Amino acid sequence: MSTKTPTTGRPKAFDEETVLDRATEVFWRHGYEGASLSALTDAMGINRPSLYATFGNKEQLFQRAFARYHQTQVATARAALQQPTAYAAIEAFLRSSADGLTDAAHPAGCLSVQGGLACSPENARISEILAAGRAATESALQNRLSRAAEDGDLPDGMDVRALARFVMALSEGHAVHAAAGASREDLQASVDIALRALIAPPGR
Amino acid sequence: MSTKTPTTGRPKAFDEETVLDRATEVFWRHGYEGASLSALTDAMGINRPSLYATFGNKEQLFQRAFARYHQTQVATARAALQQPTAYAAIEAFLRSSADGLTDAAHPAGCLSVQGGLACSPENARISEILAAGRAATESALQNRLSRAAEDGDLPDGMDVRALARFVMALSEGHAVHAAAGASREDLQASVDIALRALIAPPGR
DNA sequence: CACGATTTGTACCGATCGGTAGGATGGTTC
DNA sequence: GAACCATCCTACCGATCGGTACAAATCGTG
Repeated sequence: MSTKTPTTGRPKAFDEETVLDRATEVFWRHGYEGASLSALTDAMGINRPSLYATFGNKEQLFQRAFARYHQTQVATARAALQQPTAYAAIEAFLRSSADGLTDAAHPAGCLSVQGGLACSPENARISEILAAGRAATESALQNRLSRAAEDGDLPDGMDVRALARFVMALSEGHAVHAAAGASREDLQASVDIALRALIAPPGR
Repeated sequence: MSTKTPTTGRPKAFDEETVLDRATEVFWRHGYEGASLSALTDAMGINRPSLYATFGNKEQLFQRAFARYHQTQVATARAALQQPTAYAAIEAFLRSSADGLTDAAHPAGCLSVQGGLACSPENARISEILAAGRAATESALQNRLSRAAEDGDLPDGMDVRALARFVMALSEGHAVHAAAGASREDLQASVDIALRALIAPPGR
């Protein structure tokens, strides 16, 4: 991590965040283990020693990429939670997720899911990092819903923990579908179905 | 693929399906690329040339493993579609999925998802094979729901294609959660929420 | 028992993996 | 311009990847 820019010496020939975005795309498309250092350096436009001097190693590069992914992609979905009602928050969360998962400006799907759900034993930390990121989003969602429950903004007896998990699971399932080529309209139609769960009468 | 057992020569010292199940577990736990041949042969209890003589190569071994996974695991979820009503079919599908995803007899999660959502370019076929398997399940689900729609067994105006995608997406999202350690009860509580979508009145 | 057929184990193949040493390069400062 | 210094690039490291050659071992059959 280069925290301070030196005043002397040869300056870097690349912008750190630019090449980090390129690396993020490679991880996003091919997963952690599927992204070889050669593929990474090719996409980033820098050579191997520059990568190591700037980012440390492959795992640290991935952590930087994942952090940036959170700041840019996941943050927009989380911003949806600021909607005034629980219904609007969930709808905005799911709809902006579906949009992001199928945005042509990025690879399809979600780095948090396809980055490395399953890894070789020596890369088990990658799966944990991704799972922690997803758990953080689910936690934010659950907090928002708890507040809604206190305000009487949810159907009576609704289990907010289960609801948060349901919304996250659906969003992650949509990521799986998006990675396989599902269209934005397909995902939004699935969201339409999910939202029915919020206005159903309780009980069977 | 050894289609016929030879009448002469040294007999195999292992049962083909037994070692295939062991291989399936390794793929299931670590994904296609995360499962090294050494890890596979260790778990299978056979050595490398035996693996190649019996299964061809790593990709063909995976295809066999995935086919067997479908026959055993996915088939039980698909059997749920035989329930008499659409509601019962969906509930049984989601509940048996949730049970299977958290069955302690197997690795947590779903081979169709963690086998290789994202791969290196030379293994892109693996992702396609997995996606095709998931699509086949979704197609079966959609067929069942179309039949239900004709029978008036679904809320009026329900989009069966979207509903099938919704159910599949939720199930795959549950697979992501299960892989990260979610409990069976957590997944079933999420199913409870999802089922509300089937009894909600139409419109907003 | 000897033969042919098949599987087994060891030991190896080239290619690629993530990671690095060390000299050439280009910029800043005095 | 000269000293300094961080970055860039080529070329390489040991380890592991998926895959295989070859010979010893083990069976059914004559």
